[in-house]
Amino acid sequence: MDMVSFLRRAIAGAISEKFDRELPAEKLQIMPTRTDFEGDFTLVTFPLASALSKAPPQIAEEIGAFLIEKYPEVSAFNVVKGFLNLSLSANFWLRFLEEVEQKDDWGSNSRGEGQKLVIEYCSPNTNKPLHLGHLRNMLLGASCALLQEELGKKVWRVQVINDRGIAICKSMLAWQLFGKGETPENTGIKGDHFVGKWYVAFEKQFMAEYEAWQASEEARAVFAERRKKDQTEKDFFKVFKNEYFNTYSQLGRQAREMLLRWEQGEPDTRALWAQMNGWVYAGFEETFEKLGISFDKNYYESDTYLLGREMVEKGLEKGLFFKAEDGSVQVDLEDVGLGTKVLLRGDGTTLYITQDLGTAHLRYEDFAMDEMTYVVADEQNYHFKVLFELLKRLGEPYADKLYHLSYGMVELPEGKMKSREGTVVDADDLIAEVIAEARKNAEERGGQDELPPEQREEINRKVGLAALKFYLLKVNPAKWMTFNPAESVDLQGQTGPYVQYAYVRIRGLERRIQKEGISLSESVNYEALHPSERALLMGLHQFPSVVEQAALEYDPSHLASHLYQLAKTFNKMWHELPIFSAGDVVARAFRLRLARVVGRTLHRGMALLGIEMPERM
RNA sequence: GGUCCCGUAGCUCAGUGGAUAGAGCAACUGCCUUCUAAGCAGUCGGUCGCAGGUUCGAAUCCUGCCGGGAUCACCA
Repeated sequence: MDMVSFLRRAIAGAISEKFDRELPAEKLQIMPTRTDFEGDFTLVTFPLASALSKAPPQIAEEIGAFLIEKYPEVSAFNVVKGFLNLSLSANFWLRFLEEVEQKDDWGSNSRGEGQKLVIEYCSPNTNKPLHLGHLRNMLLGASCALLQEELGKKVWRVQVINDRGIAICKSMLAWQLFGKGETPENTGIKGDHFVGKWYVAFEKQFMAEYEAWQASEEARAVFAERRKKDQTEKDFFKVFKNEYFNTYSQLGRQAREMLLRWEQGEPDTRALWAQMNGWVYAGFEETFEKLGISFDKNYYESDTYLLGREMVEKGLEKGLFFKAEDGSVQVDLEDVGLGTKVLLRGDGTTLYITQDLGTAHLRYEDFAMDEMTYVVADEQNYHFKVLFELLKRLGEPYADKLYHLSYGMVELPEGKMKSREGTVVDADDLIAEVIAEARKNAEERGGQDELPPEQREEINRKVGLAALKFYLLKVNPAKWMTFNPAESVDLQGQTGPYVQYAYVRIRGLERRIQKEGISLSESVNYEALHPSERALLMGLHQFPSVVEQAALEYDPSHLASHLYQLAKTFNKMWHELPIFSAGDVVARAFRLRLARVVGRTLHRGMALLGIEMPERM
């Protein structure tokens, strides 16, 4: 039962009856009453003033009087300026509670029924381990996927893996040159970290080579000839690095040759590539599992870039694109303000955008989806505008339902993460750290001593991960956020563990209900609704629309705020009112039933954020 | 320079047309012989970047300006 639509109909009826005006019910402005006023819902009557040609307070008075007379569901009203505050009867709320109790899918709806969605999140490179940025990406993607399912959609989770190119060749080369037969197995290093280590080793070796070169005659000559006015030697060589890699560097030459051999399909190179990427995937998989993240299918750039080329060639035949003098294929997007974009190089090789075209089409062949969402950082906004425009022009069937969930970067209190300065926060380290913090806290608090160690560790895992996930999800995705390590492991205040704690209290009540065999049927006539009970019912009532809003806006932060709010309201009631020890059996039964539904809602809501709930903590 | 995003308490963030702008953290003060104190209650803290405009009503919408960022590669 939706209280708001009930009130809309009732108020539209009142207006028709008392003012002889027909106003569409959905146009009425109804909102939850501010907590510092008496009432459950508020009608704003200012917008009605001109249509009804009366002063707002008077309109409010008349509607209020009408409602209270005609509807037993409305128990009281008061008017403050043009605001009509309405209280609903305890009986009405009780019926609402019963309804929620009977629905085990409270919060879901069916407005997306029949729709098929592919959602891409987490697009790692294979030369580096996952970091904090990937965490925000994955958690957002995973939560949004669940929220879309809550709308009744069929959802497939996919990722795209950038598994080829010069970067992975650097790791391969460094391992070949200096690896001395080391493997993840014989060193005990996690696969993705292992490969990342060789990438770093390459960069280090390359920098050493570069610095040595800078002292050479050749370098001096280049500097003398190419320096800009007033440019110091240091500045010059900083900018010159890429060119050095491509023209003078020994290591650079070897890496490029390796890339060439890869493209030609040379068996040894391909085997080495497959082996190193295999190590990386095993490492990634471990991290995904720790986070409770999974994918229905992985797409590899190495599989899709050729299909992308075919699509561009087809577009060229159809006259959508044009061939430039140098043989490259380009597209003119000036008319939509996106400039001119190169789609294939003169030598026929593909670009970033080309492979994304292929990947998109391949997904359609796999799933025949009618929508696709990409969860990718906001530095790629332009890329996705171009991609979506191209898919539209190519006539892809899902092209009018493409969405880029563009999320902001995660920064540290000291500023941006920089791999060169070693300030990148590693995903695995962070996960371990939050769990360790939860463990430390649990030990300080005591109270877990009677539990077996594995159970304790399971709780600490859930609490630690809840802290991390909630911390990253409570912020609006569009915003750049500051990641404060100390705050992220915090277990108090506006955090995941706070919500878990409210839930754990409720589970404690539940265990007592079972143990003592309490009957909860006495509450059918509970009349004396306490304000904090009312507030909890309000929170429950809003839950489905919050879930819907979070899903439609691709913004789990709405849900996170609401769950925090609900837990807070419960904790307040916990302190204000005796629940189990309530003297009155009717009150006790009612509060227990209410608590039970709140617990279920917290559990379900946190699950939509990808957060697990412990039974005790 | 073009395009887009951001600017709310010391810090991290909610609030995007409705009432006196809210939380958490930090600082300070109370509350555990009673259902888990990872909790509750309270104090302190604001020219919602600035200036105009629209509106019965603006942190929220519009215009201009200021400050910060992203992007505008035949890199990914």
